[in-house]
Order: sequence, then C-alpha cells, then structure tokens
Amino acid sequence: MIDFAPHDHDGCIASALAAAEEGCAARGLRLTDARRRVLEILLESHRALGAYDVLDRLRAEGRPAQPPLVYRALDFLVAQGFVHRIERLNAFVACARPGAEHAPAFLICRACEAVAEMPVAPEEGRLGSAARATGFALEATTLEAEGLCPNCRGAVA
Amino acid sequence: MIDFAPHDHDGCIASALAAAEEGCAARGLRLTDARRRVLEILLESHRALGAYDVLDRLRAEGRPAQPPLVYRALDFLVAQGFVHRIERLNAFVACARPGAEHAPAFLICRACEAVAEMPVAPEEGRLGSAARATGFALEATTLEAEGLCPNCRGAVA
DNA sequence: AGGGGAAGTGTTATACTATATCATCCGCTG
DNA sequence: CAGCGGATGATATAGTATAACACTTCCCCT
Repeated sequence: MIDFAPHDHDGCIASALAAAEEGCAARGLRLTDARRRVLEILLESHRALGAYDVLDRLRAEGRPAQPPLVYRALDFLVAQGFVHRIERLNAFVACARPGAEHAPAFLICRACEAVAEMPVAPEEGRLGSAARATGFALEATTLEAEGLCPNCRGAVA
Repeated sequence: MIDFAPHDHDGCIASALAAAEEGCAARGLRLTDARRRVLEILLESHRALGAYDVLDRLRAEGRPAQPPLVYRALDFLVAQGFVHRIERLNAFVACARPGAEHAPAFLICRACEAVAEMPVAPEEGRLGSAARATGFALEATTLEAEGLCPNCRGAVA
C-alpha cells in the first residue's frame, strides 16, 4: 500500500503482477511458478509477511515447499524490485509501485502492522549528504519508521 | 565511530563508559556488571557485533553466560541509547555520541564491515515529511545505508 | 533431434538470532 | 530484618536463514 487509505485491492494485485511479468520479460528473466505464487501471496495478504508465513500459505495450498524455495523466490523478487524487505520486521512486502525506479521508505504501524511505502529520493536525503560528506559510496539504503498510522492513532486515543 | 577516519580509541572508550555511568546515575538506573561488560566489549571491538559474538567473548573471559543475559544487557543499553541496533546486520554497535540526543543514521561498509554513525535529524528529513503528509505518528526510525567506505573504495579500485 | 550449459528446484541438514518461563539472588527501603 | 522489585541464572524452545548437493528443466546451438 502506498499510504493508509483504502484502495482498489484487486486492481493493484493485477497491475503488480502484470508489471512483474513485463519486468522479467524485459530483462530476460523467468517469473517461474514458484516466484509468481510467492508474489501473489504477498500481494493478496497485502501486508508484511515473514518467510515462514509465506511458506505456511504455500503448504496450505498443497505445495510441499521447504524454506529454501521461499527464500530463493523472495531473493529474486527483492533483487528485481517487486518485493521489499522490511528489516525491522524480518518480513517482506509486495512493492506498491512496481516498475518505478525508487528506493522506498516505509512507515510501519505498531498497532495494526500495516506498512506504507513512501517514495523518497535517498541520494538527495540525509543519508545521501552524509555519504557524500565522508566519501562513502552509497549502494543500498534502508529507511524505516515505526509508529502509529492515522487510523490506529484515532482508535487508541 | 563517527566517520571512517582514525581516532583516539582508548579515549573514546573511556568517555563512552563515563557517559553511560552518568546517564544511569542521572536516571536512577543501574549499570550492573553484566551491562557494563557488554558495553565494554562493544566499545573495545569497535565494530558491529552480533549478540552471539558478544556471548562468545564473555565466555572467553570465563563467564558462563547464556543468551538471555546478553540480550537483556543489549536491550537495556539500546533503550538507554548507549548502544544502537543495526537492523541490516542483526548486530549491535556502541554509540559514538553517548549522551547527545540523537536518532542516528548508519553507513555500513560491505567490504570491511565498519559502521559509521552519522548525526541526522529524522523529524526534518524525508521520513518526517512523509509521516506528516499521511498523519503518521513517528516513534522510532531506522536509517541505514550499505556501500563502500572511503578506504575500501580506494582499495578495490 | 540431440548435446550441453545455465538456471531453477528438491531435499536434508544445520547455523544463526531471539525469547518464554520459572527459579533464585541481590539491593534497597521501610 | 522483612519484603518488594529489579536483575540474573538456567533450561528449553521459537523464529529466521543458509549450506550443500542432487536432480530437473529450459534454452540455445548445431
């Protein structure tokens, strides 16, 4: 999800899958059955899932999967930008803007566990200026925040 | 370390320990032997260590420690701001600016594994503006970047 | 069509990270 | 010195991730 507002969920699943298909085709890569199913599970659940949550769902569908299958699929999907890893949760979430070049930031609600993906430009942010100041060559960034989303903020109060 | 340059290491250990002592005293908390030793180990090693690395060092000193001891000490030190957790590494590093109010960012060298702590003001950065834009109440932030530090950058080239 | 290499998957085992639980100890306060 | 709360000891287990090797499938090339 991009922010904490409701949206057309079926539509976002379909377009994300289509974007993944296209991205793979364009790069000569294969969106195999296992990879596609893992991506679908993340899209359908629409939240951050641990690798073993994904594994459980695969097994619930009758697929006798093992951890390496899931981690390989996730590694692939993350490398291609179709899925993001949330470090604070040791979890994975489907990308909300597949196809777009981006290094996202995440807002994680500690009450409802929703994760919103925000577009940012890390090169131009604080990490970028810190890196330039010391001569550090930036290759990958993690920007995550935990707190209360607008919905839970009201509910708690 | 604050950046990737050499510095007075003995001095930084002593001042960090002193700051921790003072901080605990000021807040009516106890810097117990276990907590102090864990902090010293992180300061001496001067890099990010996993909880089990710390555990190994405690045991190497003849202390028959178990994982919960280390995690409890680390939780305390992190809560007090004397140690920071590096999410990308599942590791811990002694704070380079103890006492100062700060929400740090980290630059992690993938070659030499050095971790530099950079001062930033997250409320004013991209995460802060993203949070304000959606009504998200920011409580804790993680800003980490991986890449090549100035030293390794030269060595590889 | 068939050879052959690269990429992907199956399978087993294991390494690494973290916490639950309950008993015991220690230090302070009244 | 009794009692309380925080800290530690100890055992067990939960949760996350990868190593290693065998096998298959896809695809390209001839």
